[in-house]
Amino acid sequence: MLPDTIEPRIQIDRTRDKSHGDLASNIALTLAKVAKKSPRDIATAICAALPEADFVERTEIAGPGFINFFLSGSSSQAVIQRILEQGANFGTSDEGEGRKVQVEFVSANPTGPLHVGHGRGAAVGDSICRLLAATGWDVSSEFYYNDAGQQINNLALSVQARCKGLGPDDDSWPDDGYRGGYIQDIAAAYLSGDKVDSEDRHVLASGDPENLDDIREFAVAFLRREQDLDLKAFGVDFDVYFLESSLYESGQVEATVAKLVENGHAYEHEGALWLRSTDFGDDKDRVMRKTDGGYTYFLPDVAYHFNKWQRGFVRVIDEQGADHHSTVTRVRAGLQALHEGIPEGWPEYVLHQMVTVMRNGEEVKLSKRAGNYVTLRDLVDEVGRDATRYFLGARAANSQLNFDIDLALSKTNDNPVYYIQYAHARACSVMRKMADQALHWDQSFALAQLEQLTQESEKALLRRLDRYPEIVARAAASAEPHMMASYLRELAGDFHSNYNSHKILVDDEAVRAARAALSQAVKQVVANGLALLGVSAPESM
RNA sequence: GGGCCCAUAGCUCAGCUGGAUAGAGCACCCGCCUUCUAAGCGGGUGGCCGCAGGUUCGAGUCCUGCUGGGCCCGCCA
Repeated sequence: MLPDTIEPRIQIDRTRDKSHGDLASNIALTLAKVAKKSPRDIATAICAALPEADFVERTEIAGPGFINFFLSGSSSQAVIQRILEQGANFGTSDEGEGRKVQVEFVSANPTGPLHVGHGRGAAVGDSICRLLAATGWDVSSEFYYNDAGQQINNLALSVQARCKGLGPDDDSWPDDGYRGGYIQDIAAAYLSGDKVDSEDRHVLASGDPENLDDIREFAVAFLRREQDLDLKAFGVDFDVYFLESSLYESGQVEATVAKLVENGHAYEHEGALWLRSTDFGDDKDRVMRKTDGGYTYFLPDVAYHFNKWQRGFVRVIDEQGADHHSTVTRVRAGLQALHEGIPEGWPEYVLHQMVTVMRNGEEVKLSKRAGNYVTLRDLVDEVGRDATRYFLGARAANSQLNFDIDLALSKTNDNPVYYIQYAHARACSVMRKMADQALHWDQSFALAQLEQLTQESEKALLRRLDRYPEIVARAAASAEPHMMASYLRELAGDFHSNYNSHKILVDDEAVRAARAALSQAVKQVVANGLALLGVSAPESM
């Protein structure tokens, strides 16, 4: 029937519509042209030649020539046993084979409180870490910041001005000073000799308004602590805090320049040192060393990423705001110019677009503490950690995000966070009720009753549960945690729907056990999925 | 002017790597609590998937060109 020279690529996919069975193959359609037969004839021949299998109940030819496979009841019910046995590990895999991956995110400089954009980066970046860990990667999370540049100097000058009683509207206020109310807080703490502990530094204020170095050190520690507190309240922490200044102290910046010059990719022009980044796909060459002898930010960026490479990360993901997208080509070009065998697409970037915060249909722009932007703390304080994490993590990163405060605060089914958490709480509630009524619960007995799950809404739930490991794998591979949020919304929908149509605690012991087992499986998967998003799974609401 | 991202129901968004009649929530209309939490469920109204070409047996999905919106284009980070 077919020329024996061809080697067809056999493709079997999940179906989108349950009337098409569980799995479907388009093989007959792809072979139709070369076989010079109609797709339906080919499909018929293939079906006739298929061996019998326990897990396939029947096959069907449909539409233009799809072969649909209907799996047997027992094979689809088996997922419950896998879930209950594997528990919190259900859905994990060893895809990463223990390889080292680094995820860098937030990386805010210590010049002010974290804003909503940092929150989005934190939600997305942290979920990526959790997804990678769940798929067998050896994950290291990292926060990179500059504690020594001109911005930090401006910060110190601003705090000093506040120490001397000046305000942002005074004539002698520093030109590029920070005007937010938090500067006043730092000044007050500094003057009263406070001690500050952050994740990566500890400083006691001298209280001397004339000592700019002391002020600088204190202000950085103070703001680092603020950021740590905000991130902690958000459920996010880091394995490594990396200082830009360390790249200078260790000579890595100098070494990087020397390497680029040695490799012939640098040239002097008008008193500055340039990298010929156009050799590596950039649209123009970039200055590395300014005429004043200082380096542009881009050079430490290259040195920093080379440092990551030397630390042995086969995969690095940088999560940043999309306003930094121009660094992507630049950093990769610099790394290529080092001739160190770094792959062209290394590191990977996940760039998130802007966040707009909405209240009563209007954009919110101001914060009392920070001045001209909405802080992460404002949001977490108002709508809570779970809702904030969910909303900031539930959208594809490369789409702009509307954060609707009214929706996040809503405690109805409008709000997907509560909707999903409620599914978990309901499942817990059923088990509590079971105990209250002194009904017998025996997991192994229940697992032997699964053939009782014959309702359409139960089968839909089984199909949904079966997909979970695949969702974890794909979300991790593409670094797109929002896929998990969508999945959980759908799973919760299937659960609530089934819950309303079929009572779990019925008199029939076998049916009751089977339904309770299904409910327990849903509870487990909801908990696992929410954990990957950094959202809690409450036992009651 | 150049680069990156986006465009799907009135609104907010999914769409599983090219498959079969395009999905969900909100909003609007109609129903469901003496029964495991109504923070829930069922039904209905509502779409030239921005526009125009192209590739393919097949395109919301891939390619090209437009249009509209966001971000970025410094010897700032």
